[in-house]
Amino acid sequence: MKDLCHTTSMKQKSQMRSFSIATWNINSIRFRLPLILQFLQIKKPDILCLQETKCPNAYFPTNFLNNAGYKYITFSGQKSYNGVAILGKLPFSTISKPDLCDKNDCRYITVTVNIGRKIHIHNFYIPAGGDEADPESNPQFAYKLEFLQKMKNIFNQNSYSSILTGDLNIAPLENDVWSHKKMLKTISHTLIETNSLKEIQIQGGWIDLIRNKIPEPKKIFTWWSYRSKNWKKSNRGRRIDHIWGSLDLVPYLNDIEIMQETRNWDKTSDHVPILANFTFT
DNA sequence: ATGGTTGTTTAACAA
Repeated sequence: MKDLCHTTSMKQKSQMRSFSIATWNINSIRFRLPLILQFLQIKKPDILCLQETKCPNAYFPTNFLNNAGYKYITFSGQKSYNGVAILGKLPFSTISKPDLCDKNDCRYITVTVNIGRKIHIHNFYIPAGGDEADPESNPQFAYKLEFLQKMKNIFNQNSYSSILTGDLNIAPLENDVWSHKKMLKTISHTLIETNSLKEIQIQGGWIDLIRNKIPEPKKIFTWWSYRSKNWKKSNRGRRIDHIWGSLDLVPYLNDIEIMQETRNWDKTSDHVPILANFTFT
């Protein structure tokens, strides 16, 4: 009897598969390489999606990251600006680097991983959009809206498990910003942006995994400006980094971590890492 | 109050 129980328990355990994915706008992968290595050592995610690598492909620090246990790496980088990358402990069966608006800026990269089920992962760095929330006078904002428009056309189907993550540069809900009323005219929280993002989410069948675990009215922030003297005291943050998943993934989501303590690290990013931890049975 | 800080690159830009 005891043996049988033991066998059953082992069998159940062997059928369980944990999977974790993290996202972090790192604001220069070369400048902050030690912080990335520290983060990987602490949290050991299976996949890390990075944004704002600010690194041409020829200079990407592949060897350091390989040595940290991330043998599978794909990146799309350019000089000075933008840049996205995906690091994996497990191999990618597909890789793509679509150029949504034909501008040759590196803001979107996808991979597929197979962990018994196939998961297609989209890593985005949506344009920030500049300062003035008027597409007529501000071409950066017009570009942001165009980028969002393109995202609507792509993700209206779900034939396999999918994750959409990254720095989306939009805080969609009232409790994703420190003051909803004061932020309504500030880029990242204007109605045209938040409505666009919600449309992309609904049309694509995406579930906001962070809010699935930590619903409103709890305030959640993933970014605090460098310009604040005391980011923690003033706490004027925004939730602009996201992890979305297809509906079939929701039952397997264990927890979400917002790794806020990294905001206090020396020479840190203005964004903090977010993790989603799954157990598949 | 239209400030404030940061990284890339080395003056100006994007965030």
